[in-house]
Amino acid sequence: MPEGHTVHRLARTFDALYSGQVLRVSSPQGRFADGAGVLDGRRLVASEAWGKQLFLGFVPDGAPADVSDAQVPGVTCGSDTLWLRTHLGLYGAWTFAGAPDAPEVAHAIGAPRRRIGERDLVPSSSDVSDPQVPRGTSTSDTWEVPEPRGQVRVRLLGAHAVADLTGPTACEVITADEKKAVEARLGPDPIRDDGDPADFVARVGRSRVTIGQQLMDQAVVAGVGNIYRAEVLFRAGVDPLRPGRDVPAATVRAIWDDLVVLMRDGAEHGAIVTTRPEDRGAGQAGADDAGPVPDVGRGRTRQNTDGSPGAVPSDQAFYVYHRDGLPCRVCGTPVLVKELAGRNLFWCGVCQT
DNA sequence: TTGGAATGGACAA
DNA sequence: TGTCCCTTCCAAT
Repeated sequence: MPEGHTVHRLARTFDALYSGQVLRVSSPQGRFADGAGVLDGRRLVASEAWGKQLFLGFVPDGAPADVSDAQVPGVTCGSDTLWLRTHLGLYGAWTFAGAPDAPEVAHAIGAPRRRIGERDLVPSSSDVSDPQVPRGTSTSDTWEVPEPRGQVRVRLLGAHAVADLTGPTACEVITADEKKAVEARLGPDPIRDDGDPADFVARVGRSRVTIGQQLMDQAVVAGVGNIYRAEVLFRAGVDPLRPGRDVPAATVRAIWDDLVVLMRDGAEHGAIVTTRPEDRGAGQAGADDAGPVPDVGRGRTRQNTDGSPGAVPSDQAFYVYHRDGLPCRVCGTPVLVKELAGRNLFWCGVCQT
């Protein structure tokens, strides 16, 4: 998936697209027909991420849309607030399309696959700045809403945009209390302002489970996935197989601080980049002797980038993730890979001790 | 046409 | 620990 930075980006996208609007909610695929029926015609008043969980808050149309209260984390919304909780899992993705006047947003956010519908953001009229359509007045009557493509579990249709969810691991309507219960099971989120490093440090320090596994445990820290796990441990110089309790607290705290920087940057730019400029491209350790970097046939990692010029190429974005067999960017030794708890773990046996 | 892979996680034993 | 689920894309048949 889509690690936590992606979900925060989604929350911002939904806020920009739909906040305060009454939405049409449907389930083209049919598997979420009941939930869609419950939410259809309600007003979106909150869009919040915690780790990899996305929560969209809906109130009945006509109820006071107390957006400010609803968006404060931890504040209990009115009893008539219902939340759409979604989790993308390994394959899930949101795909967006919008009217010419829609706020500029991402096209598709989610699983590492081709961005279906990317071009759909361009209005079918191909006239982006049609002066006949005053900004802010467009409705679904004035633009062409694309047909759902693939197995669309839920579709959210607003005044000037549509969002389709495919392949989620979770998609359900819950109450405010149930939302709290979900959040209670999650560890602190480095992207959230309320993320508490002390929780993370304490939890890691009292377990002999390896630090590599603990970083993937959403109850220890929310939002970290396989890429951030591998990369942050490399940057800290910590062996993923070390028991958490054997990693000095100061080092664990430094890992948290690094996650805050890396993940917030990821949420901002839509791509995970962990390499420092001096460690990218030619001139890195091992490059001279190794000649051209061998193509091992992997690493086709795609990111949900914002496509901005000057973006770091995906093959230079990581130190160790999906780089097994390639020379470490710092010391030149081949990067290692091993399956740990069902997931591939990548690390440098020399730089990480 | 098939099957492996992908940045996850819930659940049972 | 193993099994299953969610869906799509692309390399290999």
